[in-house]
Amino acid sequence: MKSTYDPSAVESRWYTAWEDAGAFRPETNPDGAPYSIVIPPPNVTGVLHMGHALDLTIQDVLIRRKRMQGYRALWLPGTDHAGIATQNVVERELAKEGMSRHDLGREKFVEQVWTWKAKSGNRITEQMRTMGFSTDWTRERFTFDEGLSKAVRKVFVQLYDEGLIYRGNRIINWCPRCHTALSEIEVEHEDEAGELTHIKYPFVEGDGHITVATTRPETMLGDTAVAVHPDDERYRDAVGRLIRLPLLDREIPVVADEGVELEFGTGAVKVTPAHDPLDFEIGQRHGLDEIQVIDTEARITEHGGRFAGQDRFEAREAVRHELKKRGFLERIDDHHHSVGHCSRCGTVVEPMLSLQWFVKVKPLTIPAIEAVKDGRTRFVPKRWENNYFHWMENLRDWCISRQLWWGHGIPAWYCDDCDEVIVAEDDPTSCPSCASGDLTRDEDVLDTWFSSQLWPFSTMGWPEETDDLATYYPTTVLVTGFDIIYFWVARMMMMGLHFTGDVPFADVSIHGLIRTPDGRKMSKSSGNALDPLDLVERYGADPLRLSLIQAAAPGHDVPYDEAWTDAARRFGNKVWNALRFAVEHMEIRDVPASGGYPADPGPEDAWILGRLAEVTVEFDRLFDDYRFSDAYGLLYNFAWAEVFDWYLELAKTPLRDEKRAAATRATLGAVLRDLLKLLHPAIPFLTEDLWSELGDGSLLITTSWPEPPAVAGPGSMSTLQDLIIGLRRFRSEHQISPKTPIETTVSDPDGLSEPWWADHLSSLAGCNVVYGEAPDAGAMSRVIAGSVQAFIPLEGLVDIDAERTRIEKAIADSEGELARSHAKLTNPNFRDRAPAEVVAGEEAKADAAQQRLAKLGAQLEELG
RNA sequence: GGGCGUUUAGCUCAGUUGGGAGAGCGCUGCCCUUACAAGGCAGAGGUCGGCGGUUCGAGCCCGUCAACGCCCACCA
Repeated sequence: MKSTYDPSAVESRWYTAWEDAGAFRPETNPDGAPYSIVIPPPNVTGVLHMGHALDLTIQDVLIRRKRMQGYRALWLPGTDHAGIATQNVVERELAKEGMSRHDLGREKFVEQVWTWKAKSGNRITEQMRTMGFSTDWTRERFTFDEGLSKAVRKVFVQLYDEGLIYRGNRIINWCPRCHTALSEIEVEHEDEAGELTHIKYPFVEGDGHITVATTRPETMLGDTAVAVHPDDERYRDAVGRLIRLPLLDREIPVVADEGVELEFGTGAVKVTPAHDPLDFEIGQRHGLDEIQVIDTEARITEHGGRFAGQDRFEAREAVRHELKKRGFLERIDDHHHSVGHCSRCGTVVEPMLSLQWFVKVKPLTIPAIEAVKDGRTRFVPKRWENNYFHWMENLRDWCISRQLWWGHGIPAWYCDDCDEVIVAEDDPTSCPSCASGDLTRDEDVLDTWFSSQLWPFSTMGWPEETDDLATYYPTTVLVTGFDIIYFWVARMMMMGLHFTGDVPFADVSIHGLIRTPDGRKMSKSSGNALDPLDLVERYGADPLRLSLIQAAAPGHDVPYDEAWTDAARRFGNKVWNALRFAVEHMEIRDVPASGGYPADPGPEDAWILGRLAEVTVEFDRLFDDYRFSDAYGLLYNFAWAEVFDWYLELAKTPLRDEKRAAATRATLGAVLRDLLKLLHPAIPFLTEDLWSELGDGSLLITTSWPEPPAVAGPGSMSTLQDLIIGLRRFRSEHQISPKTPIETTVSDPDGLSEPWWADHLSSLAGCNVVYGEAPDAGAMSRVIAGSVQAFIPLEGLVDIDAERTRIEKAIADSEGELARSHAKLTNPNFRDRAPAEVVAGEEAKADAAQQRLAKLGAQLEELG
């Protein structure tokens, strides 16, 4: 073995070996209980970012452990066709050649997208391999592949037949740049500084006017009413009168509607039914005209009179200018309000009346809410359930049609003759109503999330009743960031319950977002995004994985700092060298794949085996609660501080003693082996590589998860450790060179010590030890560990003043400790109400401090 | 306008049944000790945001205030 760990060398070796062995397939454990995860499918044209790296590492860690525990563990991979995102990418490519999709035509363009997908679609899956993710590639799916498309179509048709999908004229969010409708959640609202323009709307008859306030003066061109609240005294007499709309001179009524806020603005609102959701509702209630004054390019339509053809923002200024000129402008106030932007391209969206397809979600939300309320699906951490409920309860109908070319076509046909609408799984050939008319297929495609929401069961073969569906659905856990609870998790719940009668997953493990070290959002656009593949190159995939898993406290954002990955790399080096140590001191091939704990362990062995047992149990407990960062933090510290720093050093002595070496070799081998197993889910490449040094040529990935060894008990090890630490500190404080042996007499009235201590005190603290009472040889320093004292002659070794300072400090510490204990113990309430073991513990503490003080006092006296 | 989160060592963060404050990085001193200098040993550093309450006992539970952040909302 080389003396240093080289991640890139290690990581190039194992992925194909695992895959060739079929280790990623659940069939590797044919008799195990099912355990399943479906990957949140990344965009097919995307590249792996830090968020994926975190999300997928968590899933891989879960799957690898379950696989080792013997479960039939399925991790199903795949990608999302990502309608609007992918189309945008390809359109940008075309734009470089000075072309638009319309130059190609729909068919050619879609072909082009498929070509692009074939070219770049494997990129992210290749990157997943680099990261070591053990997904079952034989089951890889794509939201646009044949089976999933069939599922989409069946779902659409059934929902339509059930009246849960309908087509209607509604206000939708339109992106003038992407040229498509968007759903509510594809719109990002941002608070912006704007202006509230107050406009005088004069009555047709008589004097006077009503002042309305608007942030979008250009929409006045489409006004068909002014609305006031029915209880508003100010406008009591105005209701029913007619207004002459400025600039256009259209006569519009004043209506009373409860949707108007009394307090806001002037209490009177201009009503533009074709360009505002609230106005649309008011318009419906009062039978108002809906005049579209802004078109799909965000330009003023011919209904806008002299403003026709102007861009909406240009028109805003022009309208305002004209109003002012004609004396209708009252005033303009500064006003902060939120403005909707397209989440894909950032363009300000235009609310607009449009004929689109919608899902009627209310009936679907009820069982989805119920399933979380009664615990069939559980969020971790639980507080995310509140967000889920809140969103579900306030959900409005979901606009699912998109005016794009890349996506699942809507299975609807319109008869040219009789206006019949046909929605069917199989393409119809003739109109069932009139049988004569030609059929024209709806040109729109479905929102990408319409197919993603079926993912947990469509990937398993639904609507066919496949073995996979029966075995792995519902899935065990969904791992995802809180940012797509609304987009995806909630919808999967609705669809899973509606179409399979069962929840799509039992647990939802929520993690946070990766942030920069200073807590900002990592994003490509702000140029602060780290590339996980670059980090893999510089530190290794295993170190990146370990650092992410350690940093990810459940449900919290992760400010990522490369220093963590660097630390994880050094940890890998430490593990590497620990195994190298074992290789040099024993026949490593003799280590069995499990068991092999010595029947007659030495005291050092018994101690570390006891600790291993405790850590194994605790690790499993934390892990099962999805507390990965705690679990791996525990393991990291156990491995480094206890196994490497203590046990390996302690083992050196018995390894030199042929009588004791056998038990220590067995322990060393077993402990390192179990450590490799426990670490494997987080750092699979390194542990697999080291595993190949020992054992029988089997793969670690499919070996068994460790059972905690039967506890042998800690013995006197902790007292010895305290003594060694005390002696090292003594040496450090008195600046005694490590090369200078310290002659010391160990006094042990309670018989805690053992003969074998002497070797360790020699090798680990540089002390030559004799056992006995304090020697009568002048002033002595003392190092105290419980009732054990190590006496060290002052003469020639220690500066008396320094020693006095050291003792005085120790006395001060002990006195403080004693005072705190004393205060508790003299409180009668404490004795009465605290549990007996807490009181006993406090008494023991006070006792120990007292004893220690007595010894320290005696020594101070000796110093004179 | 609602809801949620955060506030703990110089920095970034852990700390889930309330019972003696932790990690990584950084810092100080010593050491190339035959697994590892990508290392070892020893150490410094915290009124756990403020105030109040519950409790024998609070970083942890309750109330309140403050700062920062996020999400949701038909703020014309």
